[in-house]
Amino acid sequence: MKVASLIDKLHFTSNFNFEEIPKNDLSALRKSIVNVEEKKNKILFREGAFPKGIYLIHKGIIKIYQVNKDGDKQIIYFYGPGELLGYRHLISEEPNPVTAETLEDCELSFIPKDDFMEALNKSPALSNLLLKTLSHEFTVWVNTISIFTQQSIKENVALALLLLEEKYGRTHKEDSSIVINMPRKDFANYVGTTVETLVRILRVFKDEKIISAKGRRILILDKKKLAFKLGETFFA
Amino acid sequence: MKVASLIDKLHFTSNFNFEEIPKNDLSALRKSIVNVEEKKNKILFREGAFPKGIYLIHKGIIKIYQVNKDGDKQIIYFYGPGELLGYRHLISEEPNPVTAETLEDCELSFIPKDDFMEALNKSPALSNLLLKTLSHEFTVWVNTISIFTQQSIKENVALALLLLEEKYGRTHKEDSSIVINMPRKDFANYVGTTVETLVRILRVFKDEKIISAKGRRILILDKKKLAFKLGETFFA
DNA sequence: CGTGTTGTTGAAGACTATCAATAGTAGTGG
DNA sequence: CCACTACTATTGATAGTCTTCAACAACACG
Repeated sequence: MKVASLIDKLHFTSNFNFEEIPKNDLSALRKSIVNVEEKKNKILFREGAFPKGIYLIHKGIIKIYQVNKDGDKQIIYFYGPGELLGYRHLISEEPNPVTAETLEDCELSFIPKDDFMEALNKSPALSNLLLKTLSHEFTVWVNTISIFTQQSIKENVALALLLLEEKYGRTHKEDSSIVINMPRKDFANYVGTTVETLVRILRVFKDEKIISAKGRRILILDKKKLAFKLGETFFA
Repeated sequence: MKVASLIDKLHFTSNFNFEEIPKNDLSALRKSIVNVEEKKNKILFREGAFPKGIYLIHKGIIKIYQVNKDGDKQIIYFYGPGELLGYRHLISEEPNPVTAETLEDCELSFIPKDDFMEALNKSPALSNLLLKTLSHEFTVWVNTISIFTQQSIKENVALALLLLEEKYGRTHKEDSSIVINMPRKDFANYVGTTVETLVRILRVFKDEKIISAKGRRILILDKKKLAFKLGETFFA
């Protein structure tokens, strides 16, 4: 399997396309859309609260996490530009199972709950599109768990670097060199390890000239070598 | 958190209710339903194939897994009575990301793809119900991952025992004592460890009179003690 | 009743977490 | 813009957990 298709298996985005929806169905929605800018480290919604609407991300990265009994965060997913956030729990009428927080300054569109639900009820096309999207996202999740639980932490770090590079690439198109910029702790939580172990693995990658890092910023120098860390069978 | 509500957070079932659907919408479906009995270790569908229909489970346990590069199985989920299987990939028009195989003799209902999709297109109520169900299942998944990745393997084994007891309890209602009956390898794959490590942990539980085991069969003797293994904070 | 498969146990070693100390960074206010 | 300071990243040493390899015991099935 090629790395590109592996990464594709682990991204939500690829399936959502508003253009499949009749324009009439969308016209009401368009009126309700509010454009929002949010600063870094802003919490959009909290675990346990009922959702107030959905977000479409134009720019920036948002982390989704749960807090466990020890107060540690378990980061579930990073959302990037083009991704739709928060519609699931709105539909299932359950409280949010996660907290959403910006990792950097973001540009978003917000659609209030009632407007969205009304559009959903009126539009079978929208309903079907969401069904498809949701089903696809589910598959993505199954793949993610399956892969991350079977690999060693070193492999998980390599995979996470590749995934994040792709995501940051979409946010910072202007930069010639894509830089992953997040606290080590968030990164460690995401791959399911401690900060120290993560740092040691990054140290190895640095020594092998695969990445360079200054402070929290990580630059990928050799994507090919990194992909090799995932095991040769990915290149059949 | 109580253990019962923890288990509830990790089960798909609780949300699906055909009675929300108008009878007219269902009448066509009813005609298409085929009752099926399947023997132990029968593969219902394979990873990579396109789905042919959906299954509703009446009796028995079905395991869902992916096979990795080394040929090992990663078990994703166990389906039990009352659960609906295979509708996601049918909707998303993607090949199955997993293989489904019976763990014991099963009684199932099968609905062919075309009949189901037709009913879905004609019935906004069915579409909405599936949306809700899917959203709920997604939440279940997020919880599952979050919990299993944060805990030690010993805690995961304890949690898996509780989950499986509940699931086997629904299949074998006639038995006064619920017995979990599956290969050690499947159990180990499910909690993400090796057979040997699993056996050692079970050994400890046996010595503590929490479970008894003969061959592959595991009987839970002291659910309360087992729940304590999950950490005291679950009993606030 | 035999035989291949599955479950169990032991010992060694690899990997990861934890604790503690230091170096470096990013955000703050002047 | 600079200096200060709290926070974050890094490294080392150590302890604990989990995996691997190997051998044996128990079971299930024909």
